[in-house]
Amino acid sequence: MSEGDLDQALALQARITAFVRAFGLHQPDRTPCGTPVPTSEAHAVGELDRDGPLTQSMLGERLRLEKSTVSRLVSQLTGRGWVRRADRDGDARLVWLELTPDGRRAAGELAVARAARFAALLRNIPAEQRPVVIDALTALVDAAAASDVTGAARG
Amino acid sequence: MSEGDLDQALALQARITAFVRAFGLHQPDRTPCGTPVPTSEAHAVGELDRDGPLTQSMLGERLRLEKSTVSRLVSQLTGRGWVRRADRDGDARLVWLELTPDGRRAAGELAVARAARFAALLRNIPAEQRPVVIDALTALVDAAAASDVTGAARG
DNA sequence: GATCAATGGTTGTATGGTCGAACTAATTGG
DNA sequence: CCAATTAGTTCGACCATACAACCATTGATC
Repeated sequence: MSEGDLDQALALQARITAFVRAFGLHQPDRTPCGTPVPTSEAHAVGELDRDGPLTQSMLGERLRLEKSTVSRLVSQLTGRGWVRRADRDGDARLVWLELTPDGRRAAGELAVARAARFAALLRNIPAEQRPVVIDALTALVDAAAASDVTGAARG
Repeated sequence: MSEGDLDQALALQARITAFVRAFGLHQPDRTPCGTPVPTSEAHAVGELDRDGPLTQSMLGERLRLEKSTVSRLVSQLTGRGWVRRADRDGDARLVWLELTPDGRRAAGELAVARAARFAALLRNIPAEQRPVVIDALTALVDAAAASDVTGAARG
């Protein structure tokens, strides 16, 4: 690896660190979008809203969370009345999760808040640079997934 | 805001969400770089290593953390023997923080691990795209800072 | 100079988050 | 029919954060 590569790695690190802080990704009890909903719950509801009924392990895979964590998360969501644990014909071990009407409403509101937050973010990026930023993030995500040692092995 | 803008906001949201998950930013007790050091401690040590002695409030400002959180964080670090609370001439309210020799060593090791992790990330991005990605992240960080409502007002 | 507001930190309390290990129940394969 | 696997639950340990109440110091005002 050359000097330039190291410089790039350091630059990348600084940017990502800065972004995490600036975007408020540290607050567990609020989404960065300002909604007073715990982040993890927002993520879970979002997945369920987008991709219909899921089992807990499917959800855990998407969120990259351990099954015990998912179990608790789901309990919180059912307690909130947003998610229902529905039994289905077939494998009786599986717990199928689906949003309740309340959950769908909440998911919608969260989506709106999120869109507003990201729209605000976009407004602060020069218009001509926006597609570039999005493409760059795509590359970054792919790279993260490809270079992920810990996450894939865990769980 | 046009339709295209909304699409872009959604795309941006999806990418960032995906990155947070893929990069393992959810683990509080490990850095995403694989070191068994709590993330917040790693951040604090990094700041102190880079920018010399800091007061607690200065550190909190950089990390975007509330003063009580910083106080506890610093206690952990002193307990670990990485940070020293040094008194200095001048304002007696201020607590100046500096790394111990052990702390400097730890900071170095963390920096190495971090660099390795980010280098791995970079390797999975086509070489010609790397500068673009870094520039894009810069724009993103600036935008996040500019569009930050919650963070600036908090604390 | 005495008083009182502002500033920097600490401690207490309440949430929220994550994992790994031990355990149960259901399924699948020999 | 029993063993290994798979899906989830519960428990324990740890980490992260904020807000409020409190203390000490400082600095400004009178």
